Amino acid sequence: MATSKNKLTLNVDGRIWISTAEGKLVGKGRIELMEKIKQFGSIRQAALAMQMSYRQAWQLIDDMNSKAQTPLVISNRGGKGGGSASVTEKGEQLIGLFHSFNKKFQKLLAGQNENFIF
Amino acid sequence: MATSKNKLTLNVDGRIWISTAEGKLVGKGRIELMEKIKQFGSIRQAALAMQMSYRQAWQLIDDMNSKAQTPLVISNRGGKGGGSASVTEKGEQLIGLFHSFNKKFQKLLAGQNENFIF
DNA sequence: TATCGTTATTCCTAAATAGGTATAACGATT
DNA sequence: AATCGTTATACCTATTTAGGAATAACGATA
Repeated sequence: MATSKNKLTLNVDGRIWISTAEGKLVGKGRIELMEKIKQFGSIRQAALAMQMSYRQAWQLIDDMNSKAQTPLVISNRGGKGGGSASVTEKGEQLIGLFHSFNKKFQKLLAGQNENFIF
Repeated sequence: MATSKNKLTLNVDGRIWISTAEGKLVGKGRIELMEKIKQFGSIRQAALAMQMSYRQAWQLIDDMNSKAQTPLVISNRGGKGGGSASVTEKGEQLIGLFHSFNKKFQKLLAGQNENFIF
């Protein structure tokens, strides 16, 4: 067992995100938001499911869409159901890329924490 | 060459840190601060070198020392030079661990960005 | 044309954060 | 005992951030 005599247990943690030249494009939270939008077809319902205000969700999407050259989430207002939102093909690609990267990252973290002696 | 037609260049970025049960113990900034303290033997000079206020440097150190069970940085006031500070053996160990982890992490990031298609 | 639930946007306030300034405490050195 | 540069700490303010509330715009449907 790789523990030391010390009672203090430490562990390595971290975050990854995908950036454009203008800064952060998507991280864990925005990816989850896009997935909820895909699930519910609604920004409001997605926000609700994440215990996030519609306002914040909208701002995140607006920021993402303005940084990416192609919209990642598109939305319509009015009509059946009052409106709707969906994730574009580019958005889906980003989600996939993020998960791919994150999977490797989480594996690295897990490996580090197994051998953590302090 | 692994670029797409899209003009938008993305890249994966991230951060790692070491935590206790009480939260973040050290990240890139605090590690650098400890290294400067080791270099100068002074909190004030270390802060100055990082363009950080003494106040903030002191708070970071205080937080670190209170979360770790063993002090990572020790300091004395008065005496020759007005006072001094130094990094403890535990502090040195943490610096080493962080760099070891970070090295692998940076390698992972670099590898991801090489193959980044979007 | 009235209704409905959602998108889109503005405004305002409260809370959290950052950071400057000031000052006391300290002990070796002179 | 006076000096010195640093550590330690308190206080106060400005800036940033978070988030609620309110409201207009919208278009399919009835």
